[in-house]
Amino acid sequence: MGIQEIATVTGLSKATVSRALRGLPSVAETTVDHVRRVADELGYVPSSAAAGLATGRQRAVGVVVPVIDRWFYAKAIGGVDVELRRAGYDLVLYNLGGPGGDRDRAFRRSMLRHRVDALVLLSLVLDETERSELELTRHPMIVIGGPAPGLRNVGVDDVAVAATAVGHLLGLGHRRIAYVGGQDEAGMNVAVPFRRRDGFLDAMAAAGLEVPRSWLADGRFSFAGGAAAGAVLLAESASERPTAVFCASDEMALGVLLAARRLGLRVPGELSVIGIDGHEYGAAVGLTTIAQDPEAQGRVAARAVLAEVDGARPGVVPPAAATLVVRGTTGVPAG
Amino acid sequence: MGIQEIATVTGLSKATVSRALRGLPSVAETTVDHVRRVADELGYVPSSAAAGLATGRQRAVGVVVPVIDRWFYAKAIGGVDVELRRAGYDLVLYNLGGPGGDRDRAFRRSMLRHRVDALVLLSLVLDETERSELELTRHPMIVIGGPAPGLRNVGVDDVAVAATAVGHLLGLGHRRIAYVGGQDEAGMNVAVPFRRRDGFLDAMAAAGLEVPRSWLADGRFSFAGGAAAGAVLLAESASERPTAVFCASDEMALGVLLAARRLGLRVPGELSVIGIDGHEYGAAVGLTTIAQDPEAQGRVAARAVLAEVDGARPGVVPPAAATLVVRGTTGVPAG
DNA sequence: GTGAAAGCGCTAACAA
DNA sequence: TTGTTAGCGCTTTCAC
Repeated sequence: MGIQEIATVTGLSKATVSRALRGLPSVAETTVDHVRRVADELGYVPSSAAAGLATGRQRAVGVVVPVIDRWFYAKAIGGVDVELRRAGYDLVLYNLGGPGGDRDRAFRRSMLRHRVDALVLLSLVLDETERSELELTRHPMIVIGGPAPGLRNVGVDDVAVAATAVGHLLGLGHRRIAYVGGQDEAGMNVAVPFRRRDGFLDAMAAAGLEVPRSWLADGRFSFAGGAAAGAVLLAESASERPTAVFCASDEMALGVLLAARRLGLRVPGELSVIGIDGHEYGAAVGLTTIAQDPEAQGRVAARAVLAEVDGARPGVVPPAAATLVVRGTTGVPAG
Repeated sequence: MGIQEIATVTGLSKATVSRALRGLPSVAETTVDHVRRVADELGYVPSSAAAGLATGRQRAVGVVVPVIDRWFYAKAIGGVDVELRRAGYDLVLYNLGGPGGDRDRAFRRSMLRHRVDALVLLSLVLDETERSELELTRHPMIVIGGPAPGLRNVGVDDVAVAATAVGHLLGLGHRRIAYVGGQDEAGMNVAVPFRRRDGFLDAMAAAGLEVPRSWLADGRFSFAGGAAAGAVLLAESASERPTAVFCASDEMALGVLLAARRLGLRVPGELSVIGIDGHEYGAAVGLTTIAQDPEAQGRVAARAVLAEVDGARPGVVPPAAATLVVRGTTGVPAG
């Protein structure tokens, strides 16, 4: 049940069958029809391995993620997938498995096996060894979310996003603004949290506002972490605590909201909260946020590497969109 | 930069190099060392296509999901991935892309391309055509979550899970219990919601309790859907509304909780809520639930197909664990 | 518009 | 322990 069988049944040569099956020009229409029909009848299933060997193209791209079970990554993978499917490419997933997974082996063993024609890296920072090993394969590469030295990057401008958030809060009259961010031990690009925090600090400084160290809280980029950070941040008396909290992710913002509720704080009366992401849950609870579209970012990244695989020069990728979505959790500070 | 180069450099034959590289026995240790070193120096990268062609084994398994950005699927993929990586297999992801994605093409074009040695299907029901096309490839297959005719299945016993939940509520003294379930249009196995609902109904009937039709609400298996269903369910007066709600997923339970809060209902005083899953968010808000472990299910599924690929007979897979986790959202009904 | 033949990079008998 | 020899199933010149 290879191309050969079809050839013998139709009385054609393997070459012609191959051409017909791939829809190449310069094959008689009748021939194409015939070949297709016979292929169907025989239940022909092409072998990507053979095609890959012959052409050097695997028609597959690798997507490398720190972990999968995170809103951003899952959405981005979905976006990449859409474009790959459209182009007839398969998606092979390389999950680094968080801090626990032994990255090294994953890298060497699989990613370098010529199984894919290109790589999309999600929020990854590679060390020197990893970088050079990957470069070795000469594959087109791009990273989503967070700049990586020497690689093309698609993602929002984190500094600008932070500035937008602060601007919104400032505009409402807030002056006492705290930040919840921190490192995501699950492996998010370390640059992202820093850039958001710096963007926050810069914007505050530009407004002549000082931020006490204790107002730079660590929410570990998770719901539970946000709740914990919020509990600490909001424990003090009304005059001592912030009137607004800017969270570097919606999940943390949701956590802060939970903490506020537990403390009986009215939102947005006594506390305003703004996040980043555009998480579905945020919409449901009315969370104000700077929404980004990881799926779109995934699509853009996929198109970029696909183009490169097809020989295009690695064009410049513009920053991804991020839009302020004002909902119910931000308002004018009380008093 | 293939096996050939290494052969010429070392003065050995391709065969020996191949053996050495794969760590086969009956190769002199010195030879192995030499080959390995030269391979490293040359920056040798094996070609999975060539190996696959020669052996007929791709060292990859496909994972088919309705959508990726769902708690259960993401976790399960992670579990599958762990085992695959351990076995040196790659994971190729087939995302059906929900109701929008054109399933047909996805199926025929990719999954059948001999790119993988086995398939793990997540919560999928296949129609006849799909089934027969897949069978055609003679690949080991298994489905996670929800029974599928003619295929091995790993997952919790949904009927038993529902009975456990109802039992918990009954034990607390509840008699007026509503159910939030419904179809997940994103493509969850249609059987799962039905089995949970039937399990609920059966358990209620066994306790001599009747459930009004309006207390079988549709939460679309999402947070927002749960909130909407909850809003309707809880809108009536205290004597008319249920004292407890059993949700077929934690996400919906979270939504119901939100609805309850918006209506000012005390939990668990005026309303008890129990879910299914063991979602992280549930833990943070203190949601009582029947926890399952999709990652473990993924691991089990992966091991099962891997064993089959290695020639083992398709053994029986026992039902996955599901454990009642009592937290703060369920309690004795007021009054 | 179609065919013949070489070869992609590796593995697997079978010898030696 | 190592080498020789065929392929695996497809694509791709180069002829016809």
